[in-house]
Amino acid sequence: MPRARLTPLSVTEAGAALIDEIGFENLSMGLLAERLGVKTPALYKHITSQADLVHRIAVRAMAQFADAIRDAIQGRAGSDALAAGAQAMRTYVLEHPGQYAAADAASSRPTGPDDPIIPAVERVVASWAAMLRGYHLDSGQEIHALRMLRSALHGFSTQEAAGGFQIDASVDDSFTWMISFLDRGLQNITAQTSSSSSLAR
Amino acid sequence: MPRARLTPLSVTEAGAALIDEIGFENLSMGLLAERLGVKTPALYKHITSQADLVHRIAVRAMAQFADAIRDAIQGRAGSDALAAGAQAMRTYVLEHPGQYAAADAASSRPTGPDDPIIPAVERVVASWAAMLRGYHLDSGQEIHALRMLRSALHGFSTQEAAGGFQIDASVDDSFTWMISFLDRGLQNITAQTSSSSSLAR
DNA sequence: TGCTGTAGGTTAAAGCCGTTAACCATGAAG
DNA sequence: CTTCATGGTTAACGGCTTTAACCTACAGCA
Repeated sequence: MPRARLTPLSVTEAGAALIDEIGFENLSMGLLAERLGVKTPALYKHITSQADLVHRIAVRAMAQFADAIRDAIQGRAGSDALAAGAQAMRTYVLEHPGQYAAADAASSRPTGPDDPIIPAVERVVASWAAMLRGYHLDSGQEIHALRMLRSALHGFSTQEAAGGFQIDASVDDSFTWMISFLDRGLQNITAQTSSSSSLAR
Repeated sequence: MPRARLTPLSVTEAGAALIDEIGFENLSMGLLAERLGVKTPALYKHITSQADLVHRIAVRAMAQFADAIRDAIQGRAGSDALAAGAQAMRTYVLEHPGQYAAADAASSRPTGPDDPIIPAVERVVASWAAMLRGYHLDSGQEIHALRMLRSALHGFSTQEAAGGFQIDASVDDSFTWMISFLDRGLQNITAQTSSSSSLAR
């Protein structure tokens, strides 16, 4: 009987593919084992537990998510960077709902100070921060704008992925409308601040 | 041995309290039974399954959530209504994270066309729509604004409840900043539309 | 080439779920 | 006082994660 030649990585990758297909909460060791042509206990030669598996999926997902956003923002600035980054996030969540759910859950409860998800999350935040720098907000408002952006994009993407937008109006239109709304607002902050500071001189 | 005098309602209420304490995904029949001073199978005399229990919790939660938002918006208009409604939502999610998660999950997948969660969701949407009417958006933009609002508030509240805002900047400040950002943006849309329409005359 | 040790599979089994069946006690109605 | 349905109980089943015990493929070395 030939061997399956599994590795921690191949198990994680298969798990990632599976979790997107069947949903975060439906992932089971039995299904994954079956998918890999192996009996359930074989998985424990490569991962220590289901929690470990989900965490590995989450770390890998957050890293790829960070890459996607960095790549989208790369070479763009201002409104273009916002639109591209936002669209990249939305696309990632829609294409990888299970992985995103895993990454999201893991990111708020790291396993420790050396959890590899932490640098991955920081890369995401750094990309958003770099994008926001194009709007020249003053330092006190940066954090607020960042949190608003994450909230709006996370909220929109997850609700869309969950089928939460049921009225028959184009979800694409709503998304681009939201992005341009946020863009206009961010530009106005800049305008107000710079005009009021020039008045103060 | 005296009886526990359970009812579907009392079981649902105890489940609602428990789900907020231990989290949506950690709810178990055994824990709930223990909390009620009863053996697990006794619960099945009042509810048909765990899925049924969660659904009852979700329906009740969505109804209370709808009440909270209606009451907050009641008697206010424009920016005041937005701020009050948004704060009511945030408070509800923070105080009832498990119930909100249940309600959110159930709302996107109703059990059928007569699922009682549907009117409850509609009441929430109606409240937001009534609030937005104060900004006099034209009908095409209403849906987009509504979706944006739900996204931003849902995203912010759930991330805060999950402990997702870890940088030490006041989350309260970020929330009020976001609300006033949204308020300003909504007012500007009105201003632009009415000025351009008056120009068109 | 043949031997051997270990990595990577297997089967068996324990423990915790949700759920159902069979049974029994409470306490309200006649 | 008797009855009997309601609302509890214990027992048991199947599915899940996980561990233990076992076995076999196959890489490295004589």
